[in-house]
Amino acid sequence: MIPVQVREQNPSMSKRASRLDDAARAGWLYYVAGNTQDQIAAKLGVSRQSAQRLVSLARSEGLVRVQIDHPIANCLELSSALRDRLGLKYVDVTPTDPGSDSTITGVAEAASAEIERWLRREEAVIIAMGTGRTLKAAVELLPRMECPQHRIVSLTGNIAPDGSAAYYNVVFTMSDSVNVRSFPMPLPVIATSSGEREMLHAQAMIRPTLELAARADVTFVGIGDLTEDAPLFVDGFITRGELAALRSAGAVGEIVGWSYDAAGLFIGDITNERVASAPIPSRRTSLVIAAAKGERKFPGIAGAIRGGLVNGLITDEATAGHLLRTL
Amino acid sequence: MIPVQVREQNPSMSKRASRLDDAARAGWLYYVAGNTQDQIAAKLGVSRQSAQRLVSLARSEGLVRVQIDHPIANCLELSSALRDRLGLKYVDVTPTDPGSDSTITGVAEAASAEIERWLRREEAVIIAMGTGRTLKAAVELLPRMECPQHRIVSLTGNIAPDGSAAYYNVVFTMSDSVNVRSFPMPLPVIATSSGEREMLHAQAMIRPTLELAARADVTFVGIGDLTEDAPLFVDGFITRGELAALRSAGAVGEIVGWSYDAAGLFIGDITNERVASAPIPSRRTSLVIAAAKGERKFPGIAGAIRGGLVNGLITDEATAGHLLRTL
DNA sequence: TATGCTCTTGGGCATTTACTCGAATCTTCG
DNA sequence: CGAAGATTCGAGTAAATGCCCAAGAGCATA
Repeated sequence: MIPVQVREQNPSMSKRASRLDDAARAGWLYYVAGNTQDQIAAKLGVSRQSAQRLVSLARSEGLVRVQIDHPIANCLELSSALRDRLGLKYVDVTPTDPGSDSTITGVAEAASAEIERWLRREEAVIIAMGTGRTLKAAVELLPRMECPQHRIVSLTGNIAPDGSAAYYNVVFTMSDSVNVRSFPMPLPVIATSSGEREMLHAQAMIRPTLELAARADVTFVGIGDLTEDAPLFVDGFITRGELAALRSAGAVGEIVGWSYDAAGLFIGDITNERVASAPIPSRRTSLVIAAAKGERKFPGIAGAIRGGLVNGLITDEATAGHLLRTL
Repeated sequence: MIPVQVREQNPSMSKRASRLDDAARAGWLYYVAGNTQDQIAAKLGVSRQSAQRLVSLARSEGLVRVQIDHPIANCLELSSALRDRLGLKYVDVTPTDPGSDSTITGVAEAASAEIERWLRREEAVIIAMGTGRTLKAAVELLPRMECPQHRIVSLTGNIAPDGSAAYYNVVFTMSDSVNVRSFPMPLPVIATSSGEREMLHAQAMIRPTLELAARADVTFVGIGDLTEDAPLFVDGFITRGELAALRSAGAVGEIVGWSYDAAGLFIGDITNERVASAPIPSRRTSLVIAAAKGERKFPGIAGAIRGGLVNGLITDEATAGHLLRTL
């Protein structure tokens, strides 16, 4: 037996990093080499419980990446049906986890994988990012990577109504793990008036970012529902009254703040005039991929597709089946 | 709770495929969605034991791909030291699993990942493949993928001494999962005489393959030891007497059949004259990556590096440490 | 149709893993 | 230097997983 490797504490190495290091090692021994946690404990010279904690930490920190390498037949059928029937350019359908009510599991992983594929490209591309919980989760799943050749541009402002950083703006999250040139939008998400919106957009620092967004090669957006718990309302971007007004005007969903009805037409005169986001990049020149699933979002997803607001979709089996039945 | 999805048996779907399908689904629910096997059993409508079998099948069939997304510090240090001190162009060091005597765990995964990276390239490349247990395992870990733009060429013949297909020739294994143009070598691995070797290589069908090999962009080879249990001998390519003669002539390792000594110089006059393999592609024009680890192979790996037979290396921590101490 | 063979199924049980809780240790700040 | 607070540790235990075995189903052949 090879002697246990002594892992000296390099003083320059922060404790946290060294712990993650051990976690990575434990995770490797567990998931790749197939050791039991007892064996890992012996090899790393810690207690079994500590080994368990390291393995668990490796998972929760996202050090362990698992993907299933098999075209699950039903998902494939659904995605090609969606592609053909609805004229979408890109569709990915992940298995549904029946009984789990998570609105992101699966879709986040698939979106992350697709973002990663774009980032891995050697030729420079412009990637525009929307906002929302799903995208946030997807971006957090990205591995550490170097891709200085690309540019990431945010479609939405990053200032919440209370002046803090908008939590679900994903460009900064992305910078945590991916080294890429990023172009956030130092704006509020929703301006106080359409006049203010115009003024903000006219700023010298904002113009180039807006122009960059318009030239995006690929765009990832989430779709927000406009039910009672609409994220726009929950996060404080619109008032309860505005939500009610939008709903009675027929709004069924929103993309980067823009609300639209079941036909995918934008709702006038309530909040859309004040949304400070960049326009959704042209579906003729950009692949605009929506990542969304779940019953609450059915109308929003369907509307976005009907109106041609997006030309790509990442969703789950159940949602895909619903879309095929209703569209 | 969403009702359990009924998975009807499409008659056109083979039983085996449908089973793998379920395995993939179970694997997804387990590893990605984080279900317990009990929950999976309920959701798929099978017993818990069956669910366990499906999950286990998903792993053993290689449907589940796990990778650790963390630069383990020690491995990184070792690999950059190897790169700098030994002038190698590509080095990857994986964690050692102390106590496990597997000669491939870790290295196979890393080699597989690097092969995959080359296959994912959009521009067409020529990949030359050597032979051996490590490479075989690496190729078996490759996911299903489509890359008709590339060409894979075997450096070694695919006919064993008894006339059967040489088991550790990897080009056919690769075709199982990767759709790529492949160029095997319909030759014995070792000819009966140097004259026969010349005759075989002069064949019209062989020449283009040899020329293709010489133009490889990247080459993956294993390194065989020449201990008592040398793979060349165990697999019946050379006799016990020849092995003994090679050893007394100072041979410490072999690459695609060519034996060399501790300085990396080929051994003359014993078996090398009859090896029907293509030459190792030029290290000036091709990245020649050896995938090997383990105490038995220490001399062979060191010799190959000393002699410049390879300019890339995939190995483990323990071997990397040894190389740094002895070279 | 009967027979023998193989493959699959589910129960039981040993092993392995996850979680809880009190004790110990380390940090931080006065 | 010392105490409060936070974190980590290990023991114990509940839960989950992996494996073996006998029984049953499916299948080919006589």
